[in-house]
Amino acid sequence: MTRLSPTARREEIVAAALRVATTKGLANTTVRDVAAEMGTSSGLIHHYFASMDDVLAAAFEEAAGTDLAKTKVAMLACCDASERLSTFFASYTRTEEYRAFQMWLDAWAEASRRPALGATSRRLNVAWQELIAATLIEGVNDGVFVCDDPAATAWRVLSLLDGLSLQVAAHPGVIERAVVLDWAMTALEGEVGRPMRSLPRPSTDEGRAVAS
Amino acid sequence: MTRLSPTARREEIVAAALRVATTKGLANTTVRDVAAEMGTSSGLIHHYFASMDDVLAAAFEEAAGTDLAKTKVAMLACCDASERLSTFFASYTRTEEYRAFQMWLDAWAEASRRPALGATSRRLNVAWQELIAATLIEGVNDGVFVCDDPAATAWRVLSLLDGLSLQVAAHPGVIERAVVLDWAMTALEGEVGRPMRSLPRPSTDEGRAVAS
DNA sequence: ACGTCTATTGGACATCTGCGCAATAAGGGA
DNA sequence: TCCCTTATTGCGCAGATGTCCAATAGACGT
Repeated sequence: MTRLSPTARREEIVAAALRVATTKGLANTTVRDVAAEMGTSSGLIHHYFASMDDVLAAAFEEAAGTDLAKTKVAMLACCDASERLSTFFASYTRTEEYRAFQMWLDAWAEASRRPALGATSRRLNVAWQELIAATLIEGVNDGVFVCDDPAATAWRVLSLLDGLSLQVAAHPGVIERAVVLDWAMTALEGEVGRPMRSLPRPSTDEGRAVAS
Repeated sequence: MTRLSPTARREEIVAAALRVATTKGLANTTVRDVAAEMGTSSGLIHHYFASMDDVLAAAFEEAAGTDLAKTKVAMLACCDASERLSTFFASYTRTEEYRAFQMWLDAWAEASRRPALGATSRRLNVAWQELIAATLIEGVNDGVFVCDDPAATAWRVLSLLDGLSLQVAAHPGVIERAVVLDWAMTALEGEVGRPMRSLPRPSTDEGRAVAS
């Protein structure tokens, strides 16, 4: 293979690992899979990463971190906290997200067995919660939300979304994908003292726009 | 090893697999682990189970099914729907549950890779949801709850509990174990039209009583 | 043109995995 | 007591896995 600069090669390894993990799941991604995906030798991966744990952690960081950044950008385009949260829900319940959600399932399950992946999973999960909490506080300051404990509400909202998405990803057909967004927003309305169905329900297409 | 009857040996295999899975996690439990735990040969396991997938599914069924049965018994001892739900929450957030929760994480992650385990996980998850839904309907009929869609509320309550418990199990310290019960009950109060903190908060000891 | 640095190779190594199978032995019925 | 069923053994097989390492080759400065 053509000799690349360390930074370029590192990025390529992470990208390849992510591509494999998206298909086979994080837990099933092996050194040889990643090497084959790049068309290089397997020894090369260990020249850049001390262990497979580190590779998976970097790949997961790339996936979940990029999603988080995209969601933040989409939320910034909104004019108030209500719309921002609607946009958040929309991007979280996108069709492609459910395909990528297997990665979160693997990360949570492997967290106790792979230290680096566990640390990354923890950090990103907290980052998602903080994004919700910040938006809730903003809404309270603007007078559109009523919320005693934004941090707690943020954890509840995120955990509800995770719990529902988990069913969609792990047990297809048990919960219809389409209702997750509606159910989660209904719960949020109860949390922030808004009447039922008062928050704008984004269409699926709005969600797709975030993905590109 | 002493020759056992097929049913007795089958049960022993499941029990041994469960013991190993509790320690190492479902995803990390191997044929040889189970054989070593019983003090027998590995070939014996395949004499009773066609594949490791079936062993893990049976072990998981034993674990989650027993928990479900115990919880049902504890709920039956209560005199109304409010107390029943409080008892449900208490048994779900017991200290030992968090140790056993790794098994659910593994089951969800492995569901797409191991058909038998996936089917079992799905069936038990639905059973837990139905237990909540039935109690909600009972509460509505008794006039203590207001709930438009008990099935949807049940999925929300269960998913919230799963999402929060997941954080406790996968990312220790991110959420304090003690607040999960309180947060989940607060959310439930919003769902069923009860004023905040009106549902009885069970003590941790009540939860422990369910375990024995 | 030469030498040095290091990206890259390709395979060795030890270990683990699920599964299958021929041989063994235990136990119950006749 | 003998025999037949079958529970149990113990190892083999084929493949996978993470990690390591000596050898190779490509790029860059002098």
